[in-house]
Amino acid sequence: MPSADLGAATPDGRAAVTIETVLDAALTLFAERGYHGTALSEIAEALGIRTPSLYNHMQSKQQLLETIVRRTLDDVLVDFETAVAGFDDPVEQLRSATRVYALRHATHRREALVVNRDTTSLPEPQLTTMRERRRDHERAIRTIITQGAERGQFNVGNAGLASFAILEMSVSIARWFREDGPLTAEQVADEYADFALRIVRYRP
Amino acid sequence: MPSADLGAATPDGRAAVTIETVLDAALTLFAERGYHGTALSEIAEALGIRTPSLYNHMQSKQQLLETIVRRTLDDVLVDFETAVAGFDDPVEQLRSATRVYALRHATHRREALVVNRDTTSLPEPQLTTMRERRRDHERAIRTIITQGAERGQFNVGNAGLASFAILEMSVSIARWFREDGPLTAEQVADEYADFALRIVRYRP
DNA sequence: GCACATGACTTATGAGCGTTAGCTAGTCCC
DNA sequence: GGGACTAGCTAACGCTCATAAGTCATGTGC
Repeated sequence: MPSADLGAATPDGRAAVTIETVLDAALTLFAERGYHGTALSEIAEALGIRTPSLYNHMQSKQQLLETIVRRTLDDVLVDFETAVAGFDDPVEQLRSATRVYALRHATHRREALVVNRDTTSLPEPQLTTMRERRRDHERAIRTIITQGAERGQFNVGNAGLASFAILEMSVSIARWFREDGPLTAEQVADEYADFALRIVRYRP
Repeated sequence: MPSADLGAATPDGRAAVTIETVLDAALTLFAERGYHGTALSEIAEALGIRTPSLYNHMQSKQQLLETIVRRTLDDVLVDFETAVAGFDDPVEQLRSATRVYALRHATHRREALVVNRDTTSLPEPQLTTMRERRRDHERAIRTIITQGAERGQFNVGNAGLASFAILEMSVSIARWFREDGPLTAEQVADEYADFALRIVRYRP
């Protein structure tokens, strides 16, 4: 239970409520029922407080969603950049980027589900920002594929199609992965990295 | 605009409202804003009537969602069975099944978005039914892959992982495909069928 | 040991939701 | 031409929502 470790306990023994524990509870419930399907009263109940007390820690329900989405997309981009930074070879870049992306979707399932389902519920200035961030990521993958194709390492008709397929098959790991399943997150990520290289027809 | 062709016009010139036009309007809005994010008043407005008049054609909002999901999943299974029926070879079965599935997600984007996003909003007896229907489909794909592997046509570590990847990358076509884009639905479907065969390491 | 900040509480408000009831004006069939 | 049916309407319901305002106990720093 991650929420138990996020803050100190109050003297009377109850877990301390902070913006982080609120975000964590919201994340769990948004992932389960969706943003519009989750009531603030349910978030409050999960924390053992009344609904209005939530406003001691947050500004609005919408802001919770925005924080969750923004943080997640930021983390994804950082992940991607560090994953790619160490390599010059498009083959290893694509393998590493896919591995890290797949791994993240196995280990951060809640975040992935919320971002994929409820980003469109954000109001308009932010919605465009978030969409651009995702598009940046897609384009970066596409560029790697194009470079690999130019060097003759990959053989792919349409780089955009391949990058979509690679990203989206990884995203959906969050839909079915279970920690107590037969495969570890690392094993799944390694397999998916292989899938990616096969999709772009990498011939060693 | 498909809704224009769904029914006859009334004598006063307005498009006739039927359960089919209601479903069509609901489908569009659910796909756009999600089930919980769509108000009945918005569906009514799209049809040019007041909210309570909807109840002349339907029983409840939830029933609209259930009908949409059930019809879509039924169609997918029929699609799959006819796609596979003509072939004995797992290679051609997987190619045909993926092609049809991908094609459907390019040509029935709204249905795909609603099913993938809002099936979980169904009440419990139906939710399980729908989930089982999806699992049946996944298992059928997995069986094809396993058979191909047994015949030495495919070389895949984990058939389940491959079937998930194939299905989910196809599903997400609904997220980005545009009718007026550079590729036709058929072209995308053919590419994705190739992706599927590469994922399972088919060597002709 | 008092002052203050914190963070819970209760209570309330206004908006919007899905839904029901009851009415009315057309249309179709006999 | 009159009764049944269809499909719209207004009004109002009961509920839940997000949010606001004010109160009160508690723990910490001076």
